[in-house]
Parts: sequence; C-alpha cells; structure tokens
Amino acid sequence: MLRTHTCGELTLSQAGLMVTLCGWVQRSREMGGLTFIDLRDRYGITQLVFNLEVNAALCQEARNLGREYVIAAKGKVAERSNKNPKMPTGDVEILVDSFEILNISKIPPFTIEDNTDGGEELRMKYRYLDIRRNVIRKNLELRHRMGIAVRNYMNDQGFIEVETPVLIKSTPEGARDFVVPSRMNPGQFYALPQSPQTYKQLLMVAGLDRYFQLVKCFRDEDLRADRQPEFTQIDCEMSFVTQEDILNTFEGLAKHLFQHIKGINPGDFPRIPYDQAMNEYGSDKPDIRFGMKLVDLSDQVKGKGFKVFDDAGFIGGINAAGCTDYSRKQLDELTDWVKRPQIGASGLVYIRYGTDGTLKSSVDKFYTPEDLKIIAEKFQAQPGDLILILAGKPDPTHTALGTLRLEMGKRLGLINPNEFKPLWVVNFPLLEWADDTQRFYAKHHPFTSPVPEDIPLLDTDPGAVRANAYDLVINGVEIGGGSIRIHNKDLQKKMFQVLGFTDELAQEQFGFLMNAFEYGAPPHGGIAFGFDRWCTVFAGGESIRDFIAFPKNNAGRDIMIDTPAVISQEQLKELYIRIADFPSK
RNA sequence: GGAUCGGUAGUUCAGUUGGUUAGAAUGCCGCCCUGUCACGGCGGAGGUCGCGAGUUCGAGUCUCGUCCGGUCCGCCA
Repeated sequence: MLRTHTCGELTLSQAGLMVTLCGWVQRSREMGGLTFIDLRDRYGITQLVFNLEVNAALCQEARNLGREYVIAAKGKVAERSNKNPKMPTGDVEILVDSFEILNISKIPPFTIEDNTDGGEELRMKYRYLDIRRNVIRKNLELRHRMGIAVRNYMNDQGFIEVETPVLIKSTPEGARDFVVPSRMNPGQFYALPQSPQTYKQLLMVAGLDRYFQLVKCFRDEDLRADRQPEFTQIDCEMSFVTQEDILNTFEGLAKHLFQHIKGINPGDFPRIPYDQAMNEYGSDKPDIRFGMKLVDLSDQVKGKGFKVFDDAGFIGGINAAGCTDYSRKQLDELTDWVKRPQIGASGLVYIRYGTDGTLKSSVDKFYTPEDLKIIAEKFQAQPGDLILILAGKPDPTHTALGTLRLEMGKRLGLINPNEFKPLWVVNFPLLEWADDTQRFYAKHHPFTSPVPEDIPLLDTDPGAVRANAYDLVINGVEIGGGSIRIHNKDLQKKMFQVLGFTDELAQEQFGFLMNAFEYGAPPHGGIAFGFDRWCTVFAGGESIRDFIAFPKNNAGRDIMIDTPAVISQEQLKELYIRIADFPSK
C-alpha cells in the first residue's frame, strides 16, 4: 500500500504517529514562512503543513504543487494550534517530512468543489472530475447503499437474483427498441430489453417462485431530466400471489429502504384508485404532500350564458388559498402560462375572494355575486383565497388542472422537500384507446391480467376493463409499477386479439410465452422499480443524471467518450449493413 | 415531430434605444505575508461575443439560417 491512512480518518488519538497519505491537492495556502495544503481523497480532507524554517527546500517544492496533483506525503500527525471545527480532521495536521508526486495534473476546467463553477455540459465532458466532487460521489455512495439494502431485503424474503439476457428479441408493443445487428445471422437483429418482462414470467413458469434482479434496461425514446436511454430497474416477480400480497411485500421493501437509507418510518401507504387520483389530483402520480384538490364544477356553472362553460365537457378548479395579493398582471401571466402549448388550456377563469369578503371574478358578466358565493362554498374558500378554473374536454382539463395545482403548490411553498409521502395508485384501466391508430393499447403491458369480474367486458366495452395493476408513487414521482400477469394461454390470446394482433403475429412475437403457459404456468405477478429515480427522490435531487456515474445527455449522447459514432466500412460490411442517405447535419 | 430558454475571458455571468478601447467575479501567472482553512494584500496575462449570411455609416446587441446545450409537450407497453 502506498498509504497508511486515508485523508478522512486522522484525529487527535493518532497524534505523534508517522503516517503516509495519498490524495489530490485540493488547494494550497501560502503564508510566507508556512505553506498549507489540503489533501483530498474519497474519505475526506487532511491538512498538510510545510515550514520554511524547518525544511526550506521541501517547502519550496510544495509551493510548486498545482491543483489536482496526486501526491503521497509522509509525516507526523500533530495537534493543530488553530483547530478547524468545520472539518472532521480539523484537530490535526501532518508535519510533512517528505512527499512524492505520483502524478501531475493540468489545471481542471472547473473547480472541484461542492459549489462548482462548472456548467452541466462541462461537468459531463469531464465526468471523472465531476465525480471527484463530494456531491456526485455522495450520490453514487447513496446508490450503492440503496442497492445493498434492496439485495438484503429481497434475500431475506427468499427472492433469488437471476440474470436475464441483454440480447433479446424486438417486439412491436411499447417503447422503441435499441437493436443490435447479428454478424452470424446476416440481416437479423437482436433488441436490447426494455425490461426483462417475459423472461421473469418464464422464470415463474420454471418454478423459481421468487425472482429479482437489479438490471439495466434500454428504451430508444426521447429523454428528459428523469429519463435515460439506459437505466436500472429493480425487477421482481412472485408466484402464487394476489395483488394484496405483492403490495404488502413491496411496501415492505419501500419501508425497509425508508428505514435504512432515510431513517424514517413513512407509515402505511394509502391506496388510491386511478379514477380518484385523476379526479382529485389530475394526475396518475399525485404529489400528496399538499392538498389543493381539484373541485368539479360541471354541475354548478352551466346555463348562465357563458359559452365556454356551457360547451365544456368538464369544468373544474383549484383553490390556491392565500393568493389574494395576486395582481392583475400576475393573473395575466398565469393565464399565459396555462395557455402554453405544453398545458394547452384555452383560458383561465379566476374568482378572487377579497379579504373584505367580496367576490370578484373574471366572468362577472355572467355570474351574480350569489352564483360566485355558491361556487366559492364548493371550494370551502375563505376571504383571501383565489379560485382558478379551467374548462374543456374532461381528460386534458383534468391533466391541465393537475399541472396548475403542482405549479401553484410550488409557488406557494406548499411542497416540503424534506417530507416523503408514498402511495399506491391501483385499479388502472387495462387499455387505452388511441384515436390516431383507431385501436386499443395496453396501458401497462399486454401481459397484465384484467380484474376477473371485468373479463366479460373485454368483448363488450374493453375501455372499461380494470387491470390488476398498481404503481408506487413517492412525492409525485412514479417510482415503480407492476401487475398480476395473465398465466392462462387462452386469456393471453384473447388479450392479443383485443390489441389487434392477428393470431399469427401473436404466435410469432410471443409464441414462446404462450407455449410456456401450456406447461403448468403458476399464477404470478410482479413489479419493477426505477432504481435511478428512487435514488434521486430519496436524495431530493432534480435529475437522475446526478445519480448515474456516466449518463447520456438530452440527445442520447455520451459527450465524454463522444458516442454514438460512425463505424468503419469494414464493420458495416461484416454486418451486411449499408447506410442509406439521410439528411446531413 | 413541436414549444421554450440559453451560447460573451479557463469557468460562471453582466453588457442600456445599435455607437469610443467588451466588463465583473472566480480561476490562472508573478511578487509580498509564520497559523491559514472560501486566507489576505499588490500586480499581470487572458476574448473569432457558437458559426454563416443579411440590414446599417456602424452589430455582442436587430433579422434569417444553422450548430450546440438545458427544460417541457408528443413519445416513454
């Protein structure tokens, strides 16, 4: 070993000891006759001291050390005359006898500090320097502890971790697949898994009973702050279980993580049906850290001559309590905000409940003070409150109100970043109708079982069929989701029919699964959690990129190694691939 | 596919109705300083204002195009 101790562990109890430390030069301070160097490694920072009077040559050498030089320094641990209570090693320093430069460094393009001056792009380009910073390193350490805690809990519950293939088969449903050409099978392609879904079901047919895996998954879709093309799932499946069993088992996992990582007991998780989540929060992943629930006004406000409301399929609002000081200008700004294409509302109606008890609205032409009073009562509004109302088609208006609710919650400071409110959303619809392609799509995935009493509806009213599916939501973030699966070949076949698959296509794509179901498939179900997101939520982070060692940017590029990149003609030729003309950049 | 914000010193940013030599902080370099720890003091270097056209006597500033980055909608079973 080049070192005897780390830079984070020396205290007064080691005073007098000869030690050797290795690390990076964080910063040096020259005081004329004295030179101080902060030496940093993963574990902390220890101060090195050089005294011009004691060893002039060594002190001069130390003054030539630049930021991020890597050195090994040998010396005696000494009590400081001026202690620094802000750092764990602040009681001691090393009186350096000798040091060796293990490597020099160019001046880093940004400062390696908690509050770095580096922008996002630069930090990504020099990610290995970014990871030297406490912030990112601590994120990766949190991720490590989370992974260990997950494996411990799952192991204790009798789950076994099984690795499933990464080179699999492309399927038409769901996200776009990343594909990989096969040299040995010209013209044919593997796909990278969007999830190990079918494999874990086959492991249930195989009798493994309880499976889990911390596994990389891949989706070739456009990215966001919370979406990467490759990401990690905690993928789980169990046999001989009901939905109740799964919710209990994995509420246990979540509580275990809350306990061991955050040191908190979140209590039992509420279970909210999908319909209720949409009606009350305008979202299937509600942030229930604050109220401001949606209020349905559809029955109250029609027939007063206001055409927008009379023509709307749904009129609803929220009570942004305490916004009485919102000026006309702010309300106009809020109106523009909801009219942005991202939200898509056509307008915003407000009712201001003045502190003097008067009601003033943007639709006074159509509604008497008495009308407004009745509306205000529906919101349980108090003097000083501000009611915001949107109208339009039911689904988009609920969603828009949900977005407005979150925005107002943020603006009013109702969201406590240190609070955690997990919940289950249950009873999702099984299917979703798509107008453009005129067919149903699986809301979850095509292996999700319908609620048994709704199975007859598959023939008469597929859109009304509820699924045995559930999501875990924490603070408005979808952490995971799953379902009880179909384990019956005929029902699976029926499901593919409803989704518009011909029997031939279903057989071609998923024949291996349906065939397996003919050999004694047990009832089973499971769940998968977004591991990166869970880490992000626990740390109160904004972007999952800060919890991934080497993430991709918005365009799916790794700007550090500069990929994706073109490959050689020789490689293409081996793969029988010719690049077609494409719009040049 | 669409919306929107940004690109100026190594870095993070400011830059007025278009007008002299483009600024600040920090970092970097040099000198001074024996108890600093975001040390301090003095001095210095450092710019293709992303790129290309256009308008203008004159463009960091206005227009168009383009590239790059951030956020969001669509998309993400």
